[in-house]
Amino acid sequence: MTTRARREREKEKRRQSILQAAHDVFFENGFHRATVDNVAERAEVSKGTVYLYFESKETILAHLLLETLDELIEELEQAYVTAESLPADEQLRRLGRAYLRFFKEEPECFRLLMAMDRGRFQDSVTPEIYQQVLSASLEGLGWVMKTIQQGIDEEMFRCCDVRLAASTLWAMLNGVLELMNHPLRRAMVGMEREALYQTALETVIQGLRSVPQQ
Amino acid sequence: MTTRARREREKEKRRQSILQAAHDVFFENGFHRATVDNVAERAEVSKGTVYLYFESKETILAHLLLETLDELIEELEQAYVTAESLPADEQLRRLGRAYLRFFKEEPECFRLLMAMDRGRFQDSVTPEIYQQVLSASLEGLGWVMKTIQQGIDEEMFRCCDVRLAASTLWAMLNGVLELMNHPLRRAMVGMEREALYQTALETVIQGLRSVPQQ
DNA sequence: GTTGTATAATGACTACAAGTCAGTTAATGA
DNA sequence: TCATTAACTGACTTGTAGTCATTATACAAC
Repeated sequence: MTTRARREREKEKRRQSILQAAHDVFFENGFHRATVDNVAERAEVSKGTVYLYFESKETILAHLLLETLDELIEELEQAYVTAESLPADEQLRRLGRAYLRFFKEEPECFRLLMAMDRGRFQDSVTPEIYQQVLSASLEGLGWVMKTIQQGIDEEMFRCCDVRLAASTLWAMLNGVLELMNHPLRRAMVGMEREALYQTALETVIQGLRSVPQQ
Repeated sequence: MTTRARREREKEKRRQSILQAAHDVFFENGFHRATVDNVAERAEVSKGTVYLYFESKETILAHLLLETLDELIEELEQAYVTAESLPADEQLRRLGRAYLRFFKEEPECFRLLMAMDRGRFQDSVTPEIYQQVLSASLEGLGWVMKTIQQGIDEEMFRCCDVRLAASTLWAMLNGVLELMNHPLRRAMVGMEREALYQTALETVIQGLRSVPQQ
């Protein structure tokens, strides 16, 4: 009986079409301005159907973010693989630039990712999905750790705790991206986006060379 | 006629008592869970009165944040002044630790400050207050710039653009604080708060020593 | 005191959006 | 053709930000 399988497929298709509609609607005017009714209308279903497939507005967003994160991880892997034979500092630059490139194309996505830990998000999403988004983020961190480890082996980097160093780098680049993403704050600081990011990346790389971590 | 003046004072007093009530209510269970009715009840006034003094829930928050930022700036100034005769790297450490100390006492405040640029905040607050909060943030940056400039004069730091370096440091520390503030993310990274921050600070300081900024 | 006026305060009300659920429609298989 | 199940619907409930016509209060003038 193949009916069952076809039904499954159709359900998945509808799910995807709701996700697609949500993507359009959320990213057109921002998540908080979009309503679930908008999403339903765009997907040409009723609101009830949307809630049949997703348990809350925030859950829809979480699934969108998960998909985007998967793409990001692929980009990072790509960057790592193509730079594997280069010295570690150059590898880190490539990874860092890939990270920047990605979020330059999806700035709204970065904002939402950063906002995920706040406010109503934690209340409206099951811990499982929340966890999933986080572990996806950490998969990306894996590539940074690999690179830094390589740098230590090459005796280019002096830090002794790879995970600590990678987390620091990651957190710091996020901080810069956040500043960059924020038009007013950036205007007050008065810096070009690229310059800020470039400096941050270079500073950390230099720092890794010379810090005998505590 | 001194009546006018007394009335002014009484108005200001009420305003302050609403702010105080809002502080308690917002920080007890988080901003988004608190309702304006809660604030009104705590301040022993009606909701209408709250809206007589503040134009939106977000505006109340903005004023609270402004007050907190003033305290932070004072702490930073304090740290700067007491460390003025030390070498620049040690000064930066002091500033960085003061920043950490402050937000360790007011973690919710940091979260809200970071969340300010997002979602409904920008829609619900007049550009003036928004601007005010941002310029307060930048006042703090001033002390970092002073310190870095001193480091350049002492030929300890090699960066050539003070503002760029200070902004980078600031953004990076924010990124780390954000990570630290986020229990799940921190758990996945698996690091102690202090270690992460310490490493970040040290890495950047070392980076400033050796980067001939592009 | 009494009264007129301005200022402050109120809380019932509106608007809006998330989320629910009893009821309808459609597909499938006997 | 009918029974059963699965998919879908949209009117409704709930919760909360923000409004505004009405009421209370303080005070100055007489």
